[in-house]
Amino acid sequence: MRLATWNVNSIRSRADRVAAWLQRSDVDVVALQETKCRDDQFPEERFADLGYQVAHVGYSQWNGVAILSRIGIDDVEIGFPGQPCWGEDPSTEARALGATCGGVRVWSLYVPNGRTLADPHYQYKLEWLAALRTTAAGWLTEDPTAAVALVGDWNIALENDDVWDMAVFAHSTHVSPPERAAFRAILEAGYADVVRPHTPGPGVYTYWDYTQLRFPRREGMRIDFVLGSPALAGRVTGALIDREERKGKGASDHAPVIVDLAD
DNA sequence: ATGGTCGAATGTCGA
Repeated sequence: MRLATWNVNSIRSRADRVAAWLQRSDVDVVALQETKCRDDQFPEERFADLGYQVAHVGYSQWNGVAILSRIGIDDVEIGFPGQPCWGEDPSTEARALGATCGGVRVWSLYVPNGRTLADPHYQYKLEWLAALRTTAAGWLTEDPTAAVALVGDWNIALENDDVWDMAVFAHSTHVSPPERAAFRAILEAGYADVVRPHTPGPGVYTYWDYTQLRFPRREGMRIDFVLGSPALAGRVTGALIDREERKGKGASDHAPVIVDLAD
């Protein structure tokens, strides 16, 4: 089974590119983030034509997460239990979608950005990660043998090697100790970064800002992760970051991250 | 060569 995650930065503007990528990548399941559309706007047929079933949640032009699968898509769940919302209305932000595909419980996650260290969105981000940790730890308590994949745009660079220049991020989100601690708490709950062993750094990233020639200058961040439960991590035979997909006109600012699992 | 932001919805904001 080949599983991937990709922040596509608008599925409507990227549908052709995603479809072409699916056709040449031999991916069974892909989790998408930042689809930037409502459910009724999602170009589902484009992917159905290629044999993929689609689950999506999007409430507005912001956020939006999806899972595309050609090996079945069951028990679709919008949001994880205990997921904090921004404001009072839970349907303001679409940031988490779960589905079982080929026996793997896949969660497509778009962790809040945080904006700045002083912004209320930063506290929201930390609360969101803490809630995810509690819930995801519970899944493993219930069933230590569960194959769970927590994948997506985490908006955190865990190690200093995960950004091209730490000095640039001295007072920024994504690298602050509380964010990194919140991420590590999820690792400590039993979920492992299954990609890093196959894509060692330094200089290996998943995201490059559109501005300031960041991509050709190789100035990026590794903020998209596939975390696997013990049962899932034990099945990983390889992983890659598809840097080619960041090239050219019409690319997302994130590259797809792909993991191969033994049956 | 990968290349001086991009996308969705406006009249700007979020990333």
